[in-house]
Amino acid sequence: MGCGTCEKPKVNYRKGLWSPEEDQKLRDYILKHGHSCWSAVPVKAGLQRNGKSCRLRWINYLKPGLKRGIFSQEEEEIIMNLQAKWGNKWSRIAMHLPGRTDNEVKNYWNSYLKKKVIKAQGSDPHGSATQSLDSTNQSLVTHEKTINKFLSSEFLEPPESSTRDSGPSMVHRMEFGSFKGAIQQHFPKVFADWLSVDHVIDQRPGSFVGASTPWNSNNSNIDEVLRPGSSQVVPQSKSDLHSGYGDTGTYGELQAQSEPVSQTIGDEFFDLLSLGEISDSLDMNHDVLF
DNA sequence: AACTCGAACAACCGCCTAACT
DNA sequence: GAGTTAGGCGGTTGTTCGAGT
Repeated sequence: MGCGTCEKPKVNYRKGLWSPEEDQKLRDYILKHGHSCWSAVPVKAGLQRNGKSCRLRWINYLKPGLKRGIFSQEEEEIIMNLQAKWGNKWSRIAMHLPGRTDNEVKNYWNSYLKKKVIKAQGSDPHGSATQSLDSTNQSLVTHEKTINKFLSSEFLEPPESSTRDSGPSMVHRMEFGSFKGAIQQHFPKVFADWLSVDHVIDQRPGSFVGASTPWNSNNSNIDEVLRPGSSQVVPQSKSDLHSGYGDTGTYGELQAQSEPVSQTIGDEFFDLLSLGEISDSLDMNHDVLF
């Protein structure tokens, strides 16, 4: 795939965690120009990263529409079912989990679901992976703890004088994805460490912000595209948090709506399959975003 | 309080495939 | 057709953090 526009300077590429500045540069560049050639992106965006690294960062963390945080029960079931069916075809599996990336699915499997399945199979040698999907699984307790921790934390009711209290409460301003990301006890480390509260909390009401998608005012173009009359989805209860994202985030419902379902953009929730189609059409128009 | 251990996750690495020269 | 390169995918590693002792 030779790319005529690609330059190949022998640079000492930076490695390791991405800084907010790098994220910003990459995001700004791609939202503005797209990524016709990944190896050219870091050069043109002024980043000392290689193209692969940029691609990964964009796909896994910066791309609009990504869902972060706890996997719902249904998502777990999908992963386990499809893993049993297809093996470790993470990208393929991720296609059936709107807003999830292959990396995220893979990590989730390796750190949690695999053990769960093994454990279930161990206790029931004749049981299949899918039979292990009982709702009374031990490790969900961990997630529940996390949620409880968050629900009792200052996030919900920041002190009046808090510097983060410069607008509506966090809960009401965060979209479900970032909200769930937040309750997962950590903003992704990379942002938890680097972002000030102001980075996390967008000042604009109704903005789609959060640890994983720290939109800022520079993204007004895409923000506008993604959020026409954005309908906010705010978890109303613990069960909302745990079982999905309000009413919109479950595969079963997606299926029920006939697949692949095009999520309304305003809900900040995308079916990757649909995104692919969008992407294709954008590609054809040379307005690559994804 | 200090230490250890395991979980979680971001990111890198290596391989494969497809497109280009 | 062979060589080269970019993109994509899956495996693995490194780092951080919380829980337990």
